[in-house]
Amino acid sequence: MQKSFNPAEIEADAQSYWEQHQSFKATEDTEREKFYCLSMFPYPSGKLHMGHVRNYTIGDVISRYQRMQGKNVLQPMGWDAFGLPAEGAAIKNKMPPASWTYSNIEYMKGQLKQLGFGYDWSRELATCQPEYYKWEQWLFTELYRRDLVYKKNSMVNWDPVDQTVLANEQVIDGRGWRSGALVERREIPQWFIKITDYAEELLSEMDHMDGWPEKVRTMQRNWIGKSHGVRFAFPYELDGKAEQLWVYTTRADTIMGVTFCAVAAEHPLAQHAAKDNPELAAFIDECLQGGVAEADLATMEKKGIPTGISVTHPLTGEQIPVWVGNYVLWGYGDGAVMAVPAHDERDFHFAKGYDLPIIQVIDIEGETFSTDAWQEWYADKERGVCVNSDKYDGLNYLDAVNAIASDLEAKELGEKQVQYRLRDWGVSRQRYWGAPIPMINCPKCGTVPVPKEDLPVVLPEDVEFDASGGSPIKKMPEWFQTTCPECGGDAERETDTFDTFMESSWYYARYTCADASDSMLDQRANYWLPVDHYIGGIEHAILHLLYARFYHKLLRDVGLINCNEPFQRLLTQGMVIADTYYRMDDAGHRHWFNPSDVDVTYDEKGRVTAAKLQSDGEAVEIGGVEKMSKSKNNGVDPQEMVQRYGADTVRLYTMFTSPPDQSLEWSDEGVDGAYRFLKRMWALAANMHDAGIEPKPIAEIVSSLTASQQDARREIHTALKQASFDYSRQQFNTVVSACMKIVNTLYKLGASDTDQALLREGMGITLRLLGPISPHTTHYLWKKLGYGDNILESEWPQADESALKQDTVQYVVQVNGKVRAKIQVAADTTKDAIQQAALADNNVQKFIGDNPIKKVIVVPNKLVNIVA
RNA sequence: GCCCGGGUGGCGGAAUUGGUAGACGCAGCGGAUUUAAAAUCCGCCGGCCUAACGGCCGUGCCGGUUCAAGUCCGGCCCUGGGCACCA
Repeated sequence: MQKSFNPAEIEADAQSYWEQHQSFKATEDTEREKFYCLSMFPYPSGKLHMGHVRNYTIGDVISRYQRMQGKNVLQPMGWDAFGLPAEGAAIKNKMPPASWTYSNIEYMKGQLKQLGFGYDWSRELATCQPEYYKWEQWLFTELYRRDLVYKKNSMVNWDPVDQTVLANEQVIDGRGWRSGALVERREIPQWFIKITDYAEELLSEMDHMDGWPEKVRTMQRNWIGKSHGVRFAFPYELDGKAEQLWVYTTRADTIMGVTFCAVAAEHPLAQHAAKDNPELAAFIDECLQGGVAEADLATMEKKGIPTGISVTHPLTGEQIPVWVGNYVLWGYGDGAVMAVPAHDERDFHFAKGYDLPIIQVIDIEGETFSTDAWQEWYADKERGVCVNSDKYDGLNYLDAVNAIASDLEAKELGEKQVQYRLRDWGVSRQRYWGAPIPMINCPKCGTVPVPKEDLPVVLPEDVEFDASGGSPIKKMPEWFQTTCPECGGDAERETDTFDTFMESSWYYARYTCADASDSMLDQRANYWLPVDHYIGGIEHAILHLLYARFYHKLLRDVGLINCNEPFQRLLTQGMVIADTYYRMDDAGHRHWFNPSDVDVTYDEKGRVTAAKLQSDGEAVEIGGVEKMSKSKNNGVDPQEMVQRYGADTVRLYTMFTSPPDQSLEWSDEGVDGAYRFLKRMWALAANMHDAGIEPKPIAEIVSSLTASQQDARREIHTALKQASFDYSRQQFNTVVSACMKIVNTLYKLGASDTDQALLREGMGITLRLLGPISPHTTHYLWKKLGYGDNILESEWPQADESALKQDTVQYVVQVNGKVRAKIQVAADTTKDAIQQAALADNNVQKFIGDNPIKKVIVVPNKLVNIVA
């Protein structure tokens, strides 16, 4: 057998073996326990990045592990092929988004194959294929019939120069990325799906979703944001007509402290007041500048202006001035709020800024209220009681809310209401590269959904982009002019396309029956679903995962599937990060250098002393560790790594360096270390092979092991036990370290028959433990060393409990919680005898001194703590 | 601004979930092999004090609970992710 480890050769061999034997083709088999393992599919951006490699390695490790546990595993792969970057590339490269996308897919598919991922490629799909998006178009029309879809006005970022809608990502510091013009908020009609109808189920179901990380569940709960409050009205008169200003509050107990109301710039009341108030009109215009992203809105300086209109407090009858505030969001609730500056931090600062009255209506015993500065306790609803509130004085939060709500209800000016922060899902995009929304606007019949037999509405792929970035189909009458399915008259198609989350919300289900041509899903979906294990980036914790859960319930309610949730278990992987290096130019701009072009030197303690650019030998600045990105030029190309070290090393490194849910710091030296381990294992195997010894089975020699051989075997089985446990909890870094420990132990064995038998046992264990992680090398060695034909079909190793037993046990002896001695006692020693032995130790006695012994704690097989 | 994470040696991380802090690896140092280098193998490797035995300190900071805290509780600091049109 070859002495040197040659990954390129054995990896190609293993891959063609899997291909020939169709090792990963999954077939429905009700006799076997199924396991559906899914990694989030990639956007075909051009080539794989390390984040993909990490994600897909985790998924492949889980798939192969489950398969070796005997499960019927499905692991598919596909392409999230619609999206904004393809349009940018189209303008830049003067090629249609479709051809750019398809060529990226082809290249990236080759990369995935080189990495040895065990996918069932027969189920591959790309979301830009009409056979795929046809079904979500159909579902949308179905939802329209079920009254789960509606159209309403909604805000977008408008670039006044390019005359186009911008994504939040395309708004940089309030300006359009291409034109540099100040962005405006503009309302346009858009399609929505009623996810809020499912808010309660989406929320309550999460209580049972034990397979999801608690942090993701918490994030989703907060996103849905269920709150109990009171919706009520301030009556007022406008032009002699009785009107009502409606607001929602979770703090009805503070209603007696309202000193003003604030409405959003878009609110009808504000619009009305601005008619003969140029200052207000100017302010409203100002409010409409800037993007729609919530982070921008929430960090803006809080500004306002009075409308000159007053409303009547529904309980006190007082006149309350109404302001327009830039911090009040139109589209949340009623776009208006009651302001209680004494007990709401935002209102407090606003009132201080504009010299509005602040009236304390909540008090906590022992605290002193003052209007000088905001104090956290002002908002404490748990401990506070009402003051300055007439008949409500002395009531606690709950009693006050109940009393106030029923008083408002009696006046027919309000009632208790449950509200959600969650908003309906806006699915319209004014872009080209997406699935057309299957709706037709007929001047006679209004909105008419495209009938099933006319689906799909195919997006034309051969198009040209102009520099403004506007959608080509909006300028293609030959495409959008059509006839009305109902009256047959002239009509126009909807030219907006779907949000790409529409495609990524159901692909997991389509994989189960990717070739179904008569329906969206067929019975196979009920065999494979739910996905047993879903793996993807933490950045998808809310939006994608919530939309997919919602979609799943829609699919269930139209009768296509019969389970409630799509993803049984979820693993959110951390980011891949790397060092950054830069030089500052005279203008103060940073120029970033790729880590592979920089040499780093260390002092004798191993600390970094300097970094120099290889090309000129001059120093560069060290910029810290950041997420791999183009802008910081700190990306490492997986392709290059696979060529240099082989896929197994790259996979091993990514699994070993961090636990899957934490960020992974790239280090070239660390990759060397992973490579070194595989070479070390290879060398050991080559020696075993060439020695040609056929040792006796371990069972025959286990009774004749020497003490040191017993120690070696215990180390091997302890590591095996730990690794099996770590597989079950998906901590793969310690699985790898267990393999390293075993190999280190095996290196210390000699040439005797018994040592060789141990070696054979240990190598067999290591190969199977490492099999899911570095599949090519282990596939080769398993066969070459004669363990079997196909490691994927082998039996998972079990730790031998008898090997773990020890004759003597080490106890740590503490005096007052500090370690003072270590004693060795026979395994069957009684508690009393252990205590005696601990007290007999000289150093222990020294620290007890003359103090009386108050207490002795003995933790079996661990420690003795003497309290003196 | 709001929501959710994370801070352990020079570095990545481990500590079987309250019981010996630093497994495994990287970097570094020393040795073997070599004419030499690479590769490989072996050893050392938190800080301070000590000739040694050993001692003191140490898991972002301050405080608490406990026989015992990296782990639990309260407060603070730093740092990463998400915020609905990036995917």
